[in-house]
Amino acid sequence: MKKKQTSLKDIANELGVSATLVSYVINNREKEGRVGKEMAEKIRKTAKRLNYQPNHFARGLKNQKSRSIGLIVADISNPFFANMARIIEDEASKNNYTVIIGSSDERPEKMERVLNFLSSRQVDGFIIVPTENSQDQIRTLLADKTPFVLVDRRFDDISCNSVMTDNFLASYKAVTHLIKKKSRRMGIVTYDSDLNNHKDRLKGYVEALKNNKLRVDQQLIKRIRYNQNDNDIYKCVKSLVEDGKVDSIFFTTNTLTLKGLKAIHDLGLKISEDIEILAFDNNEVINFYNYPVTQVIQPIERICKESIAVLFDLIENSPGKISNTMFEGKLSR
Amino acid sequence: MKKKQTSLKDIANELGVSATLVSYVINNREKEGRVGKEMAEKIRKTAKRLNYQPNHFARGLKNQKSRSIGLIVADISNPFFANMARIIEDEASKNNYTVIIGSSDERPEKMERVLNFLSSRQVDGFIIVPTENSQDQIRTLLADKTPFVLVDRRFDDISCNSVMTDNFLASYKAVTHLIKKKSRRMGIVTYDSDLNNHKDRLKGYVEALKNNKLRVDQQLIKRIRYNQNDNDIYKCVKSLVEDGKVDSIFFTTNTLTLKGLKAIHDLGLKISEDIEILAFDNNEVINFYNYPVTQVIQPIERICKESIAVLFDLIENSPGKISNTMFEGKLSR
DNA sequence: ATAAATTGCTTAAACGTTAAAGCAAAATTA
DNA sequence: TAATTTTGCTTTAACGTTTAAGCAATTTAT
Repeated sequence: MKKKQTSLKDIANELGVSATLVSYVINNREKEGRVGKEMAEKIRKTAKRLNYQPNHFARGLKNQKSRSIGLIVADISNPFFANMARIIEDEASKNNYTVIIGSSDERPEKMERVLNFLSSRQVDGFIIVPTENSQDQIRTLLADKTPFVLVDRRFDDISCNSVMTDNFLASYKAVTHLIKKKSRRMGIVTYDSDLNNHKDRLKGYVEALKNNKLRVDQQLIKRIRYNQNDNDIYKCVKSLVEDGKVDSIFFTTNTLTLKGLKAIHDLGLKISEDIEILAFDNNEVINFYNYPVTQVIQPIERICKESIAVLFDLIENSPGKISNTMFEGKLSR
Repeated sequence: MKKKQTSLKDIANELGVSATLVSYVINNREKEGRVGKEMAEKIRKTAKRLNYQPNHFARGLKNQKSRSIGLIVADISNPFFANMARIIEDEASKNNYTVIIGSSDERPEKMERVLNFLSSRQVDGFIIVPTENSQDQIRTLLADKTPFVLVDRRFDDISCNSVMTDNFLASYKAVTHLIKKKSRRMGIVTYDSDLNNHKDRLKGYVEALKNNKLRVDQQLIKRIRYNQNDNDIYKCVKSLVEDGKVDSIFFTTNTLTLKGLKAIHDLGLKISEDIEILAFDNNEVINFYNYPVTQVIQPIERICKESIAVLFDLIENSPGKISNTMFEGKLSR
């Protein structure tokens, strides 16, 4: 049998006082409780001696607050999200909050399941990387007045708190940079998705070309479905290089980059000599070979810290103000 | 204001019955509660209509069970552990358990902090990847009769539940395999650590050499400290290749492999032609280039599922039996 | 026909915490 | 000196759930 932890009452009995008094001291509210100085001291000592730990359930029940938040990402085993999780967890822990993570697998039904599961655990709020087509779930949260913040992605037609990279700007700047360098004909490989982060990256590409008086050739815009097979990407790259005669390719996500680089390698092309590569996000393979790839680095830490700050503010002060924060991405070279 | 969720009492009032009755039905214990068939039906309907969700705090307070477990890993942003987390989370969720993750950063004090933090959240038990020198923390858990399972690593001098790969056997088999293939002189790069998984991998190497009548040359055993700089590994590899004249190198962890491959690449060596590589665990770089590397693949899924099964058994039945499970690793080629 | 068992429900208490209300005794004010 | 305020505490109730105990009314057994 696991031994029972000490309760307020245990301390109270030990000192022959009421539990209320102990409660005030434990919560550092002795002023409010008008607890005598000596008594406060005694209580503190006894609490330490008996190794008192507040009972989280009793507190939660009484206060209707769990001091825990739900984090919903696409897949926690994906390094990008694992990184986010780490930062958010550390930040939460500093504020004595606990994080419970769930993976949506980019499927709205799964996201809903996870939301419900975490709600049933009485989390105080959510940080959510929303999946495509999860507008309904988000609207439900809004209707229920559940505190939450979207990260990494948002929906143009839903007004709610969000924090992310300015994908349009990052993309625009990166593409412009490459054009300035030398690229005259750039292809892009992106996801066939309604998610605004993907759309903005594409928009940035298109605008940058236009503003630099380059023709936007629909042939050079390759859209890949999620869960495509790797061969699709190989075909895209091959077609861009051979038929499209591009001198550079922009891969708009980490996964696309990884598979794209593989295709380029398999096609026997030399990066920088034969072709320039622009990549959203960093990955291990780029680092490993010091590939001369221009990367857009997202400020993950800032994003996570800001989103958690917004969420805590929502939970603790519940102001009606909606904030949509966008941070600038950085170019790696 | 977030709207209040419906309680047992709400349902009870709606039907003009007592909360007790509703409780029995909600928990599918109508037999025990001797609830009439029709009433049970009515209650179920009303519960559904009002979208009743049990209050987790009240339950926890009453039952002294949170249906949540703590998972302590070295670093959740490390893909190996992120993978584990994903599997454990899915498995836990199936059983209506919640997982709270903490990173120890391979430091015993940090591990203790995380343990305390999670304990204060009333988790029912732990799955722990223990850091080096955390024996005291583990002994405290034992003394407190806290349910827990160690994964990936254990301490030879502490008797407690554990689940991991049979590191000795996996290492022994892999090294033997390479010897059988052609390797006559194998170097090993491992961590300078007391953790039994590392020690066992080294033991496996030594035993395999001995049993194949090869000399164990201390010069060929390179021990790296945690948080070494990458240059150390480069030096080790270089020394093995140039002074040691090895024809193969065994990297005993994922990280070592990654840095080792880089060194080999930088030294201009061709894997398989100039040197054979044996690696514990898989990594993205190996996959990317289809490097002809012999890998020991750990059965992560089995390990995670077993550890969670053992933990649940401990929590729900608390049998005195201690189990130390080891699964066989697989060779990739 | 009567005692015993079963059915269908209720009441009360408890889990550990917090918050409001209350109550003497001591200190301050007029 | 008497009225008022402050100090240092206690009591009570509540959060939502579960469990033991209890109590009629009905059914079954003898």
